[in-house]
Amino acid sequence: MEASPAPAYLRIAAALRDRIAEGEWGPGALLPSERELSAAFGVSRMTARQAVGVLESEGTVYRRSPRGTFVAPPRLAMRIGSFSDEVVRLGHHPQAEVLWAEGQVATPAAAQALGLSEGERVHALQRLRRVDGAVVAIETTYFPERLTPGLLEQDLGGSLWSILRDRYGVMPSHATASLEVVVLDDVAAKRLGVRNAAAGILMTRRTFAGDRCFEFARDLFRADRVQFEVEASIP
Amino acid sequence: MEASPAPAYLRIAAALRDRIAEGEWGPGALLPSERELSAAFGVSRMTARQAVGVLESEGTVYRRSPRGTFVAPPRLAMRIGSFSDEVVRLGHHPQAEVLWAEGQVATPAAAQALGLSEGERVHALQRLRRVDGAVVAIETTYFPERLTPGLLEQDLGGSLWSILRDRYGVMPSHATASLEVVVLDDVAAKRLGVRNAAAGILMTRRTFAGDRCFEFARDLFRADRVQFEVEASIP
DNA sequence: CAGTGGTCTAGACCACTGG
DNA sequence: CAGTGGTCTAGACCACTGG
Repeated sequence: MEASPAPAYLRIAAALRDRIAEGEWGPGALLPSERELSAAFGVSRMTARQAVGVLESEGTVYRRSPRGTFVAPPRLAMRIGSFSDEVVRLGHHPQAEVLWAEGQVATPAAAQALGLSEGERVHALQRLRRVDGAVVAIETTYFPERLTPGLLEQDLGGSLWSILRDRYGVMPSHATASLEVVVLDDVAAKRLGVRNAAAGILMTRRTFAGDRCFEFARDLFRADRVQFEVEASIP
Repeated sequence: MEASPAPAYLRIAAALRDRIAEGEWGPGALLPSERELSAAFGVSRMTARQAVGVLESEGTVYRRSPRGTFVAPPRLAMRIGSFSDEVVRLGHHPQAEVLWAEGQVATPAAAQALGLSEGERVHALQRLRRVDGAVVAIETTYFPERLTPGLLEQDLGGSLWSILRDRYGVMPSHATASLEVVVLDDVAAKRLGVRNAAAGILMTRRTFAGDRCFEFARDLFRADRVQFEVEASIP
């Protein structure tokens, strides 16, 4: 693999990566434009663009058309649990913005996860989750209606688990989750503020109070902004 | 986001994705070449190539130069634990190929994870992990030498945990792990058989027998071949 | 209104595979 | 040796932002 010299776009990507690692450009710094890079490295703009694309796909930089390309901040090391609590633990400021909230008949996936019979209803809501003002995740959550009467009249702009605990006496005890890397469609990419077809982490999650599953959720994270700390017991 | 018509490369990607989803092309099927696609859709080859790149980055297809582009198989839903056991549970055939194995002074990261003093030694090994013959992960593992005398003389081509259990009486009880999406460098990409700068999932892992951490590992997975099933208890 | 990234063209040459 | 994906060129026009 070291036999032939690396392609130009990889050499340029490595050169830029080094300068970022060395702190020459800190988080939020503006990189030279693709046209400037193509002149500086003596390649066409398409090749300079390919180099920046490598750094973008690894989360080192992000593009903001038509403003430029910027150095990305470091990732959040989150555990499975309350988004709000985790973000606070990491010393940042969490926010939630409700996109929609409604009662609906449980979808087959939600019904199965929550142990509901066919035709039973759920409270469903979707929220944008921000950290220090920037969108990091899109969260879609389902609760059994009969466990959470009047939930949609509450203030849903904060921690849902706090409402669950304080108003309904539901004490979360554990959670199970599935994590996978997905490609973001154009709607999700736009909401998360990343380019089309960027990588996302899809967490499909169930939260339990004792034996009872009371929450089913799909959380779609920006893959370049988070990492997950998990544990497992060995059977 | 639906205001303007989608760019050509996204429309072409969607068309190809649909035909794969409908089963017209099954796992392992050969897609039309980029030159054929550019003719069929009336775009330049660079645009057809961009469309195929979207499908590649989401793991729907993989490229094998100079043979062509193929439909990818479905992902493995793995839990944190023994690679061998998990792959068998999913109905597939696991293999391990030792790349290197040696005794060494513990690196600071390994020493800290394993609770060793400065200068203490570990058995370190790196293995390629295959599923049904195809490389899925590169596993780098560290064990305290004083817990595992003679380990490197064992057959390391199978389950390490079996050796630990049978020969050293170490019974794994639980594990902690950190999961993050990384970009693969050229060496890792070549070993995993994917393109440079493709996405990988880096699992940094510690395994315990009771209170004692006996294994520290970094497992680098192909992001397009696996997803992880995890659990958490809520504090 | 200068400058950005986003998209796209119509070519080129390369190493490599497999019949 | 035909055909593939990998890389690269030297342009073009676009929507959009922010001074």
